[in-house]
Amino acid sequence: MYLIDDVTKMTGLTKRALRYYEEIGLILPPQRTKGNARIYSEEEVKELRKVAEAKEVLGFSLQELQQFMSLKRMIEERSERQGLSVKEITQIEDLLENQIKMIDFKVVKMQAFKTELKKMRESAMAIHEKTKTKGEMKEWKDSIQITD
Amino acid sequence: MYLIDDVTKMTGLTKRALRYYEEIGLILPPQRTKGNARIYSEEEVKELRKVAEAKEVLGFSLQELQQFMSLKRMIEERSERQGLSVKEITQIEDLLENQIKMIDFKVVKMQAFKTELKKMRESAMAIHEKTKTKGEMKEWKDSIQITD
DNA sequence: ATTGACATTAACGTTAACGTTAATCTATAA
DNA sequence: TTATAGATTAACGTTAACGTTAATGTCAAT
Repeated sequence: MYLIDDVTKMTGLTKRALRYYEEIGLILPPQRTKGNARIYSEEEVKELRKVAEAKEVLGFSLQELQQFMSLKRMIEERSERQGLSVKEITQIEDLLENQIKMIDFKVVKMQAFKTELKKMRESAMAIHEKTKTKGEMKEWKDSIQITD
Repeated sequence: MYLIDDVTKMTGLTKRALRYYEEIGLILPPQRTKGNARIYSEEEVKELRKVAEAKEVLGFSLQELQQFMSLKRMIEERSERQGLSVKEITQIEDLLENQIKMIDFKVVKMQAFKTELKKMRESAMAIHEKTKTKGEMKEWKDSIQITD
């Protein structure tokens, strides 16, 4: 069990962000101490780490993540309650299917972008080569310290 | 040569966005007609498409993209002007190297996320199977139309 | 010469995702 | 018990990336 300050260190999220995520319903309200302080479980910290990663790395908005979370909870809370209709489950499957394809698409685009970057690097290296012989004077000038 | 309305259709960006990108220096100001209307070249449209893609798909901020663009222009405007020092070129190479690694990192994270999604889909499908036999009544109820 | 369909700039408005500050409460160590 | 170091809520502030509106200009066709 962790207090909010521990969780900031474990997730990289700020206190404000943690409270905000709770406020908008992205995460479920955690337990409280006698003195009304939030205590997060290991589970909740794990979930928060995933949320943070999906936001930073995958560039998902909190709205998009909310959809995933509620969807995840729907699946988790099933079993006993059996509160899901066939129609709902089919919708869930479709949504997941689409998201998986979107990720594949993004990955392809990323690879393309990487190729672009590599090309730019080649260009830069080519200039580097040309400058190495031709520009020794410049290289020398670069090494001078000028104190303003 | 295209007018701004054409470019919106070709890039998916709005007119406001195009003017905004110009305003903040993300793209170079295009030519104008006699009547002061912007005219974009094929080249500029291509660049804008890449910008739009990098933003949407890779989730780059306009600030980050500005760095790339100025960097790209530095490399492009080289050749004759030779205005780059060895130190600058080395910096460029390092920056590109880092960005390439960052993309690799993101791709790995995306694959992991995809795996998560697949697991969720499996869970959903499992429920689907169980419900198919058990929940015919529910399936039937789902198909009823209730007009409020 | 006027209409309509395009364009322009300038400026205020909006939304998301927090940051920051203020006022207050609580637990514990001295 | 008083101080210190944590927590809390409430509310206003901020930044990015545009949206929206208003006032105006231009050109081609009627």
